[in-house]
Amino acid sequence: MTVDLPSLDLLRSLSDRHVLAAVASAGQLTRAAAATATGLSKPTVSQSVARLLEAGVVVEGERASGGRGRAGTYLTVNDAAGCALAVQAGPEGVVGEVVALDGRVLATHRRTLSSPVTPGSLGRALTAVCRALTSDSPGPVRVVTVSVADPVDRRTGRVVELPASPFLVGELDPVRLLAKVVPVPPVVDNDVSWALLAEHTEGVAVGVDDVLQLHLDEGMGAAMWAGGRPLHGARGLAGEVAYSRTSVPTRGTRGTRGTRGTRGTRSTQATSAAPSGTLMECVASLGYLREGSKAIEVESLLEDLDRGAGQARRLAAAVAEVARAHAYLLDPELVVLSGRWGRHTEVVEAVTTALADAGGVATTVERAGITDDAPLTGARIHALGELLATWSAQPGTVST
Amino acid sequence: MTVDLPSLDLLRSLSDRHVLAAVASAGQLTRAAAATATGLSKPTVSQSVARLLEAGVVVEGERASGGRGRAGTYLTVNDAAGCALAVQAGPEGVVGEVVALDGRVLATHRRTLSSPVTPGSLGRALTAVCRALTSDSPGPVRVVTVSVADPVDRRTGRVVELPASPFLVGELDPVRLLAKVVPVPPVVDNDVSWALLAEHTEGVAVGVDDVLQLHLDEGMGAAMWAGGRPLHGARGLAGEVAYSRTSVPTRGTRGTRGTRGTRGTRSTQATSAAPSGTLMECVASLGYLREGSKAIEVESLLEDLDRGAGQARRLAAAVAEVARAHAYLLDPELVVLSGRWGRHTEVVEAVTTALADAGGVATTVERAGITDDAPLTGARIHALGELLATWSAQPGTVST
DNA sequence: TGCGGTTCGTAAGGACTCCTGACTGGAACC
DNA sequence: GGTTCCAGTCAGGAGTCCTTACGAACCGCA
Repeated sequence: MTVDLPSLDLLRSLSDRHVLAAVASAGQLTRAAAATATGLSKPTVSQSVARLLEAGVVVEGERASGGRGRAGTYLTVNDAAGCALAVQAGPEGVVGEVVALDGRVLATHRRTLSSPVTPGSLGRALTAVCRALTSDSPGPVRVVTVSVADPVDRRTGRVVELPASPFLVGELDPVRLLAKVVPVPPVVDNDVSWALLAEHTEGVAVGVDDVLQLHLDEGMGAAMWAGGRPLHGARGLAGEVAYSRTSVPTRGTRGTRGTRGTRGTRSTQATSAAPSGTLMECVASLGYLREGSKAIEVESLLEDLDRGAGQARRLAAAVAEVARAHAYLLDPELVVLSGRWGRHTEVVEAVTTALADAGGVATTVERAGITDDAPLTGARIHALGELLATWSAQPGTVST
Repeated sequence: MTVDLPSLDLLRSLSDRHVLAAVASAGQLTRAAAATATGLSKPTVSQSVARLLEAGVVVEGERASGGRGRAGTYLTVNDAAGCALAVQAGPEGVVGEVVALDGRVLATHRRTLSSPVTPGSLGRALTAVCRALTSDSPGPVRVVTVSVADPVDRRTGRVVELPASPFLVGELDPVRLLAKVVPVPPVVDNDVSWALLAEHTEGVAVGVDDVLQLHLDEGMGAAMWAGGRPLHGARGLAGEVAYSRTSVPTRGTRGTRGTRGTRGTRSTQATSAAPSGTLMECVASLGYLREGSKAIEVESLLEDLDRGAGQARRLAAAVAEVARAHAYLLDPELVVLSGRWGRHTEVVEAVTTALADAGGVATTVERAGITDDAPLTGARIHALGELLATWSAQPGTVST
């Protein structure tokens, strides 16, 4: 474990970081208000502001008005000092934003894609969006975050081809693609990871340190927070739930309609050839996989869920079993369900029921709170944090 | 997220923490050596040492010798300033240690238990050991850590009764039991969690940030590290793997291939009522559960594993499936196998094979490196860290 | 217009910390 | 005995944060 080395630089950078964060989060702030917001004294804040002005990170704006006494001068972040890009790439297209230090979205660009989506077409849309965003940025681009609807190796930023990846048929390498478009290597991650970050920051998971989110849409994925931090895994590939086992019969629907706990007495010889039982195989044998693809037919699944069809209910039960096993493993305080069919009442109820009897340990189940572009929101939040960190260089650390 | 508020107190406490940690980890150290070890200047270290001497945390010892120039005076931690207790409670008995600030074990006490172990007998042994340790401690007891071979709610320190807990039949509440024995509330956690801490500190998982450890003994449990930190879950109950599903047939060996064990018929009605498919039920129906208990018959299982019996191989396959699903979920860099039968070659190979084809993503599988009282070792390590932290009161923090 | 009350921002001084460089004291070596 | 080397301290300098205090600016009201 590494700890900060005590030094005066440490104090100074800590002060600057506090003040900059206060200005950024408030949008505009006077020195006096920054002092009360940070807990530092006014003179200290003034000194810090002088340094930040010198560095060009903040600028003095208009005078405050409306107050009772002397009007202070507002400080705002300087967009020309640097911006961040947040980009979301999915099967429906690419969306991206230019984000200022205080979180304002300065520009948005979008490219829709016609099916079938190929790594080539997606890559072209990605670079086009990033190029457009860069030219719209009022300052240098200092941080780039990219959300991709596939497993991503965070260390390399490359999309990893796993058996159950639904979206991309081939390889996509955003880091290489964007190497000549943006001046910094992008941070690439899975869309569910970003979505959970958004939920944790401004959704249903605010303040909850241990969360499991299940995203059920064309693909199935999960994201986790543990101990107040995102759980990425060694390679950033954490969250694959498609391989989790389920006991719900994957073949043969005879007689087992009873939705209470008595099902499954005849499950042994299901799908004799393949070693059956993973959630992905369950989806496949229930007939919800798109022809010749690894993507789920969401529309017909939603219809069946609405109708209460047996096949759909069985899938919901399978999901609930997986959620239960993972909840036992991870002990989350909250399970968030997202995605078009993950948010369906049938699924939510099945999961809620499955988690209710966990030995007196209460786990809350909620629908995702952010429905519009949650991955983009998460990418923006992360980009903003990184952008702030850009200006406060870490002082030296030593390992103990 | 909270960050330190810049202040001079922060610097001072940081210096003191560094110096104390250097002295503690070296055993004995001169001021000059501490200066080079911490990266601080000699005068700063001298000031810090003066404060630590004043506080009584360290004492001056003998003079150094053998060098060429003037001999420095050794600083050592002061055992009379405070110690920690690390205690391990398991089915075989209770072991505990008095730990000094530098990690020396000053005393050990032990109570063996005769079966059947009841919460009462275990509680009595626990209090007896802690009382003996306290009276042997040269200074006040400032930290107590307890390892229990059952699911533990870290917030309350109470053993939680989950369906698959093998060891204790009733309730055990170490915090309440020890309230009048030791002057601080103990930190209670699962034995597997402590064992993984030990593996991460001085075992096979040193320097590995993302680890999954499966402990397979009389009970089955898991522990995880994610992002360089232990993953406890919201209540500290993370690690329950007994409920994970497996596709290995849990009853009736008809049609399944391979060598047939002698015992497969003993499962009978245990599984017919309950919904089948969890790992625990798999163990039960394969006949490895002790009569009228939730504990696994390790001896006969080990025999069968040695013989390569079909039942035992199936159990190994089931474990491997569970490991595979959880590895997909968590993306660990390393999977550690511990426990008497978890370390068996048959199990290790099954898990290794199951994790080998994970889509080109390599996950290492290793046997646990610490075999002797790994939970006690982990509890000692944690106690030591907490003991060090006792003397460096946190300066104020603010939330951003 | 004049005045008081309020608030902003800065200045001055004090306390404190860390660092560099010089200095003292002691032990071993030639 | 002189030299060499090292541990530890002293003194001065630079820098940070804080408290106290003060001028400047603004509003409301007579």
